[in-house]
Amino acid sequence: MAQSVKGMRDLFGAELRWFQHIEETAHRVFRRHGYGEIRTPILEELDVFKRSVGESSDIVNKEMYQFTDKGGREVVMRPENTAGVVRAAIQHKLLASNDPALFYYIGPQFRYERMQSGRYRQFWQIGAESFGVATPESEAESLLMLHSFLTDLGLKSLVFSINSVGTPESRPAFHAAFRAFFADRSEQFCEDCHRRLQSNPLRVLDCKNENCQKALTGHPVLTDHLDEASARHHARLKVLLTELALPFEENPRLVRGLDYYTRTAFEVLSSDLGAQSALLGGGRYDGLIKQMGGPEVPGFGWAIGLDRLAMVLQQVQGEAPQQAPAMLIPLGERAATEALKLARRLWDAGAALQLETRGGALKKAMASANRNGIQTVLILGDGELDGGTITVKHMATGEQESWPLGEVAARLAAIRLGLRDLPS
RNA sequence: GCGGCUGUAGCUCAGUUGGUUAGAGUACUGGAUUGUGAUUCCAGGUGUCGGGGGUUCGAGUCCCCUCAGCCGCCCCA
Repeated sequence: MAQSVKGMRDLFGAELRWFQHIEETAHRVFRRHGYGEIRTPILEELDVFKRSVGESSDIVNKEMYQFTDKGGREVVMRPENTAGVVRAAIQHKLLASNDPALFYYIGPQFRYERMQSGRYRQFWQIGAESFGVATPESEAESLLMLHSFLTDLGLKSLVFSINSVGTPESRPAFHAAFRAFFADRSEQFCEDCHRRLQSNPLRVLDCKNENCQKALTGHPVLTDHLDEASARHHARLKVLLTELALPFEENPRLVRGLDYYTRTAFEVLSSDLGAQSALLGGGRYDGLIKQMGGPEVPGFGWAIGLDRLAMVLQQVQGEAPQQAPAMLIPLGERAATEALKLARRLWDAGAALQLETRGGALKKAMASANRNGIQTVLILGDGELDGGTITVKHMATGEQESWPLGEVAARLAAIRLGLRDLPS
């Protein structure tokens, strides 16, 4: 039997309903903040990621689906979406004016890596990018939008974990201080950290090894080595988050995996997740756009993994919210004809309705309705047709009533709004 | 890429030191009730035991390979 490729999966049923609910919430919240959706291609030239994500990162080195197409182009299935959005913004001159350019995206990403629960080789991300504004205020705005998004989805006790990783100019000072600190107690650090010290010193800070975390006690702090402007920026952001009552904590060991971050880096923690597991991350990337051949324009953004988010929501909240349809069951050929006509009127009126077209015994149709969680069943037989009514059964209580055919649409709508006790 | 664990019915799982004809619950199908669902009663498929090879008189069980999933590492969402 053929099966899906390793790390790739089919989405359907209860899990897909969570995806849809999350996506609908994202569209609603982001649009009201003035962000416009952007959809970029899955395939990009290799260079797009080499110049953005960074050649030193594992993503570029060993996790990309990369191949040569029939025209001899070196192409990559995008491992993340920020680089593609930046490329598109530059290509279409969307950064030409002085106005900020605000984008969000929803789409599949690809990384060839080892699987684990909630981690797939094709995974989905939702992200938002803000180009052209360097202020802490723009960061506060983006975080506020993110907070609305997660709160609307019902996530509890959100905390922003923030840090500043400085600028390419200020970072060497920190690196020097950190290397000196590391050298004093190098034997206490794990093998990986010794390697990291060479390739990406910041990553030593968030090593998961307990001994390393102990050895880091009293380490030089990034925010102590910031240039003056970055320090003011960081302080201002904290003031804004406090004013907005967005819960945050400073985490001097928070760093991000991708090379392009500057100044603000953050993650979001939720009590709905395990202890230290971050729900999403992001930050500022002021040099990226120029580095990719665009104008010197600052940027700020974040991305969240849909697969993991849907998994958390399903665990915490169970079934995704959805409008349960009613079911219309006709009995006999004459009723079957009339049921199609009635269903058409109800659909046109906006009702969520499932029509039983199999024509079997009522008993079977009722069992089917029950299996599928139908709350309201409409039964249409010869008796009802002759009387100009329809029989309505409420599955939860078992109670049954008779509605005039002309009022079905209005009464179904009333049920959906929770107005059960209409005058009859 | 490295280390460990798992794979039996649609689902959750039993299956003894290798033993003959593969099990339970649930779900599903038909009937008791031809215009009334979840409960009850009766009757029934439940299956290439993940796939391939090997050892053996005999393999769901032991060995090798492979595929898939899970857990850790690397990394990250």
